[in-house]
Amino acid sequence: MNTNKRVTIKQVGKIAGVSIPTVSKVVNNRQDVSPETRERVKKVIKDMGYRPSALARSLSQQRSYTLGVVTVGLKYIGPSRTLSGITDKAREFGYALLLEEMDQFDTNNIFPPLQSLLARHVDGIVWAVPEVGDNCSWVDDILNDAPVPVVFLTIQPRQGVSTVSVDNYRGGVLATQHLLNQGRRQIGHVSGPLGVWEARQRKLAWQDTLKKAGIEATDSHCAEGDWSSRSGKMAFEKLLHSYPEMDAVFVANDQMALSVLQIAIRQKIAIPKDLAVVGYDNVDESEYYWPALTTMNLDQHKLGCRAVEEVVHQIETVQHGEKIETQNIWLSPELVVRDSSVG
Amino acid sequence: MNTNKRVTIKQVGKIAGVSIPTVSKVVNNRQDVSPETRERVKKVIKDMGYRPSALARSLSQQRSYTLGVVTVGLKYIGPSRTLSGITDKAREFGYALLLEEMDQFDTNNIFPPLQSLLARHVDGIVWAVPEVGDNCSWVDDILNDAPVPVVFLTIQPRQGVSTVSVDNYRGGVLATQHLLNQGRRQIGHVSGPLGVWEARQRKLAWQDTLKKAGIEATDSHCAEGDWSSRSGKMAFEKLLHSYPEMDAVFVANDQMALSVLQIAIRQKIAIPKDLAVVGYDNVDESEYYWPALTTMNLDQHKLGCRAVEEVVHQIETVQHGEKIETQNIWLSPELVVRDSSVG
DNA sequence: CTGAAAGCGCTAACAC
DNA sequence: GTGTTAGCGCTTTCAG
Repeated sequence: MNTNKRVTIKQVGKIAGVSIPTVSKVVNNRQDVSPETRERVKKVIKDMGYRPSALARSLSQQRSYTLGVVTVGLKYIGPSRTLSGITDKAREFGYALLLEEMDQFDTNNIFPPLQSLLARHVDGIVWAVPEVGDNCSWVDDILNDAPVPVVFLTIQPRQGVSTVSVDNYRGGVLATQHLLNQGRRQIGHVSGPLGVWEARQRKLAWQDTLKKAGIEATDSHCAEGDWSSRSGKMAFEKLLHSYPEMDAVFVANDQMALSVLQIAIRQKIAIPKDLAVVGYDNVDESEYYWPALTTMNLDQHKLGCRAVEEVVHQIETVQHGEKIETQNIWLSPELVVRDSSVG
Repeated sequence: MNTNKRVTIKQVGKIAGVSIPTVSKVVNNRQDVSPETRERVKKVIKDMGYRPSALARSLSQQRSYTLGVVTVGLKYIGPSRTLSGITDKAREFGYALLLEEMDQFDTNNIFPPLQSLLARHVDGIVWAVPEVGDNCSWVDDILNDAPVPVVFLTIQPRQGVSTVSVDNYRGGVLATQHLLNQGRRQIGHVSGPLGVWEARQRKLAWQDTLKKAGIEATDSHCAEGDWSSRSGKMAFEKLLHSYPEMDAVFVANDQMALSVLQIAIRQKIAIPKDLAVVGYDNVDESEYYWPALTTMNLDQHKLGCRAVEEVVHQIETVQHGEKIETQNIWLSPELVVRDSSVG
């Protein structure tokens, strides 16, 4: 491949002795070109190392084959796995990706990334910023007149907006029910930051499931963390005080569950005998914690894939002049049983 | 903000009663516009919700203020942290980011991503694919006539190419020396995949440091993993057999070290008494392993930052018509001492 | 200060 | 089949 200075379609035409549109036809595999001309032009293209300018094409076609992605927290593994799914599917569909990372989770400062993407004529946007606080309050207002399709990841479903989310409530039910099934009755909870919708869903599921089983889930049975191992440590220590009779704990993510395991070893709390533990997320390492952690597996990669599928579908729909129908897509988490909760 | 259909500069000019270039001048804060005209145009711009097309501007200016990023393995935390640094710095410099993820580490299939980026007129490229096998054999050939500056992350330094890497050799020395300082003499090593340059550097440092201390480092004192906890488990079990007198082990990353800790608990090997353990990478969780893991801290975020700084600097240099000077930048890892190696 | 004209690299519509 | 013309939205001379 010639990676050198840009060769233009004009230059190719000149050398090949044809007009610009003819070169364009060859490049785009149109049929209305004679075989001889086609071959001649192809040869010149190759010899000169001509690479079509996607930029010029985008401008002229009013279509860029580029998707915008707005994400946040790439230093955490969850968002990265989702992004990985997005890149995979985008590549499969032949779309390029413009990436914008927000500098914090809980912000309504959406204009800079949005402007940047729209200015570059993205055909659609995947908004992969989880709902935290009121950082989605703008969604309804703006969406009505967004110039391109937008699909939201991990936000509370809304009318008239397409979303893709993991069913955290269901995951919370499965986790809590699993502990009940093990004969546990004093089930505590270390929650994620309750400003986060996903964290609230997990906690709510824990409460509801216990209630349904005739067990009370009071505030003293729950402590709030911020997803980090550090916060998990503090939250669990607090919980040990406020709920000493606890015989099981549902921890809202694996990082925090890791701290629970560490404290348990240190304080000679036998797991799972004295305390059964269930985490959430199934990070790669959780199988190698001690003891191996029971957890909820989420397919975050797939989350990204589905979002791209959905937004590309909407783009196609609009291209065909049809009206897009929004939908709320749910992915189901599944329980992975390991040593920390059974036996 | 009006996110609705695109308003063009032409329409703005018409409504404001001025020509297109005048609007352009206002948008770009040029001085040669009368205050009255400026205000009038500004008002129209605001009222109509005009957003300049970065695409058209890129075409016309032959400059896109967009950087290309080629990455791989986003589902792992390392590459994601680096990407996070890249997005941070790019935002700071006002560059957008086109993201391409390779589908595997060890491949020379560089054309698709490269073509895609160049077709979209990126001003520069950050190549964040670590050197594995001969996946960089093309570097010298292509770089000579690359149309835009390219900076490579985590590859073996080369003449005439700009690189930014962590000094893994130095990290390996620090880790091994630390174990020697603890009075250990039988120091084993669980390496990363030896096709990977970084893994080789860490292993080489271990060998050299032991040799310098008058200690032999034979093949039976080392086992190879692939970075995953799973592989770490197998490698360490093998090592326990081939090197039973081992009293310390330097593990090439934290994920694999986690497995070592798990096996140790299971087999009642006291850490650090019977076996001192040092990991590498300082993932967020390693502080909460049991026991807390001594490890090498790398600033992967900074790695990304430095790469963007470098490529932007090169872009500016070229803009000014000057010749770019390549350089090889090294970041130093640092030892983080925790319970797994002392006491 | 302002606007006419040319150009960035390409595609689309339509004569020939 | 092929080339001419117009246009995508903007910037950049440069004359007035």
